[in-house]
Amino acid sequence: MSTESSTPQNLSTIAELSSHEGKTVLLRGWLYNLRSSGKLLFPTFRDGSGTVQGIVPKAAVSEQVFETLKNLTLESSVVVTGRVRADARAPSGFELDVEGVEVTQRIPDETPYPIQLKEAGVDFLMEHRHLWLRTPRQSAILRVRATIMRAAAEFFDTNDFIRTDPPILTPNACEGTSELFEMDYFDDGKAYLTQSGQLYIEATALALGKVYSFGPTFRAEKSKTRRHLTEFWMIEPEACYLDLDGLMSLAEGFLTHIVRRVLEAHSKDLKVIGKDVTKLEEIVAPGAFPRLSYDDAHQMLLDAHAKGLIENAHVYGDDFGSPDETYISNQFAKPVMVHRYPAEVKAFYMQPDPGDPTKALCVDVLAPEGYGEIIGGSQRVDSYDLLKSRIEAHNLPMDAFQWYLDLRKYGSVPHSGFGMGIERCVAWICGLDHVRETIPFARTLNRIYP
RNA sequence: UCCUGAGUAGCUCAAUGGCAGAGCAUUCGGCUGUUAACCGAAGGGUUGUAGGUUCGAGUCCUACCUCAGGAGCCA
Repeated sequence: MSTESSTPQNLSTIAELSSHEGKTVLLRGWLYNLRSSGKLLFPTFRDGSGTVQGIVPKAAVSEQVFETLKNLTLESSVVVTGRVRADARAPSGFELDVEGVEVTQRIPDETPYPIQLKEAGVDFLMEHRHLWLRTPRQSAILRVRATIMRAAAEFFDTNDFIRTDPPILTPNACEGTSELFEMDYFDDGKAYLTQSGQLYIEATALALGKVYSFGPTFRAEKSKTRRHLTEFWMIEPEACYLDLDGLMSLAEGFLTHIVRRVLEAHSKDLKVIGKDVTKLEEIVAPGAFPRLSYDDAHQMLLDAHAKGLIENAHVYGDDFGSPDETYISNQFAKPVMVHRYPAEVKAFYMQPDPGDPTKALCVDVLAPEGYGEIIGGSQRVDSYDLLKSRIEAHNLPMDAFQWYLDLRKYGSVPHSGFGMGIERCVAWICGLDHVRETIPFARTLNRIYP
């Protein structure tokens, strides 16, 4: 094995090959697949940016190069030189006439690469996630994820939100609902991994005006579905003097920006992933996201039940179940914003609707195509007395919330914020069956290896 | 926590209660345009674990383990 400190002049990535047509380039990659036809080899190389097929006629190269490639094992690392040639037979439009090859590491015959190109089961792939990442589809998903994360941060950065990341180790539950991961914290008793940075960014919002946080969050819920991870990334904006309508407009602009950025940069990746791009183009097409009150959504579900389209009749006052959310979102091409849920089924910190105090000024954004809730947000209670009585009513430890109450004691203002789970957003935009493919190493109920 | 389903070769899966099989992968051989190439050959098994029924269990019964999908809860 050798390393090169200087960058060779003709170094290229596979993604950039089209700009080097007719020239000899140097690729650093891995052997992705190898086919042969007697004295003609077809090695396919990958380098993280894409794949390209090499052509190796026995008569055109040295015997050493031909024999090396003929006996090379899959996923061995190689440095290849070759001439870029346009060819209509190639899926990408280009092929590489191989001239030379240097094997960085040859995988021994006795220990072949465990993942084959053919189908494999979920259990096997997740056990080999560290290698599964090398497949074109998984690489494409991670590239789209990176763009979504960049676009999400960029949206708030360019709209004058200050990034203020909250602590990951917290002394108590923020909402008192979800199960938390617990750990010992020296002699101070227990600490918990954060399930949301919301309460903390309310504090930084009152310091800086408009803020956001972006980081990992943890939920020890025993949820075992295609939408749940125990560790996931959340981006949360919080802004002073922002009301519920303003919050919904913010969420709409935010999602539109993300989808636009993905469409700009990833048509090739989306094709590899198998996502129907026209569905995304509808998101950025002119027209507002539909806004649906809880009451209207309830009526929609009753109508659907009457027509036999959903199994269970929705009970007024209850939260929506997963099948309910799927039905609602399927009625629209764009994400739908359901607002003003009954206060009783929502968190203690949500501001009551002045027009109907039994309702909370909150919004859930449901992604299209049945991907469910990707954003949850609300206007926050800004009255000290009301917040205190809510904490009492929810049987939450008053001591732990003293600092949070201080935010209402000293210069309280109306303010709102939401949180978006990055993995659900990636799953929706890429059209994936499960969020486990949206993050390099998914943490789920039954799996913490590798 | 509850409901449902699945565990057989390295991987994906077959096998009416009656000889343990195929494709891919691996190894060897063939092929100058293959696109998860193709053709020929070889090696490869404690059928998740423990018990039970039976002349006979991969198959039926019981318990347990593991994984998956869903419900609830959530982003």
